[in-house]
Amino acid sequence: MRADAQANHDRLLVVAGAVITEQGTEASMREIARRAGVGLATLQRHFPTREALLEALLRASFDELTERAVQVETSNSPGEALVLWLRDFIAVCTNYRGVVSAMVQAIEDSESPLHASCVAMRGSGARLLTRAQEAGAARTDLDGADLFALVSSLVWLSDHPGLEARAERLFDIVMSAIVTKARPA
Amino acid sequence: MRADAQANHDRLLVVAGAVITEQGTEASMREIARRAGVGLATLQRHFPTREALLEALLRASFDELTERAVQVETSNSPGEALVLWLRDFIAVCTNYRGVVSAMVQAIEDSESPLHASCVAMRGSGARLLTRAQEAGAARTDLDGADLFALVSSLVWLSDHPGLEARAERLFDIVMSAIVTKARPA
DNA sequence: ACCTGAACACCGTTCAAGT
DNA sequence: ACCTGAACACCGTTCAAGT
Repeated sequence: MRADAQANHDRLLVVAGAVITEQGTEASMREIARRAGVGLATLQRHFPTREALLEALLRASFDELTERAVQVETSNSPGEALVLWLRDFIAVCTNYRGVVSAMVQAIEDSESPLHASCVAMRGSGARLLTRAQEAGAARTDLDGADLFALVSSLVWLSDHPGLEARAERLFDIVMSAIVTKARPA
Repeated sequence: MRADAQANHDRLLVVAGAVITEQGTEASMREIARRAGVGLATLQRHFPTREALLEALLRASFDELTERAVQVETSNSPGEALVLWLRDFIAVCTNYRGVVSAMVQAIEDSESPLHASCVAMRGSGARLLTRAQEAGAARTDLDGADLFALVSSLVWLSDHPGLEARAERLFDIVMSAIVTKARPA
């Protein structure tokens, strides 16, 4: 990549992160380009769709979550590991408002740039759930896709101003119904 | 109201119901006006905002739900009544895709034309929940607003193509964790 | 009274023309 | 190679002008 193109790429990512932090994932692409001091068409060649831009913004966090799943699996009880990892997943998804809506859309659309990351997240959660179920630490009448959907729906709740605290408590309630022996002392 | 205005009003409601059934609550207002054969400005004087239009479309259903809450309370056990009514609430909300997003927004905005209806729905659910809790048929670590949020989040899930069936199963799982002695024989 | 069409300020997409 | 600005087809809002 040419040096000026690389500089544009980097600046666009920084600016996009700031704008999407303020306005959520439905922020205006024009606004992002404007604040980065480039034409809208330049933004769209670097990131052809909104989802491609989101994927670039979230890739590092998703990679960390994948590593984190291995960590908690090796150093925590099955029930604890599942809950700890889900909290980290939620923390990433609540970083930008609207992320989880994009993810739920993307997981059904194999052409989406976010698709692979979403499938990976669902997979990490499913692995931890299965481990907990095999240890008798989680109820067995739901699978990884169910859990991903359920937790995503609670993140959607917390995207609404004034509902963050309620969403957190509901997560605790739901987890207490799904996972047993999950709380560290 | 003048006769031609009344005719426009009625036709707009019928057309809006059809378009929103097809495209969800974010359907284009222009499209609704176009299909009704009136100017966009005419639609917007009859229904100044999207939420005002939604409120008109949903009012009858909400009124029925309010009556229904009384019915189930008088003729069912506390646990059964709560689950039955929630199923009816979900049925209304899944009639048009996007309704529950509008409702969750509206419940925080006392200026919204949908606000009163949303508060009423939350109130009906809360009353049935309290009754079940007092009968020992529901867990007591959540309140009516929690339940409204939780059920709304599951309806949001079912708004996504391919997740309806999963959302229904998750409702059963969540209800089994919250309500005891709820299932009719 | 009620309705209409046009003007306005936005949006994302596309593409010919520049450097 | 890369970028730009303009054109395009949308959106909801507003309002002067018609019937």
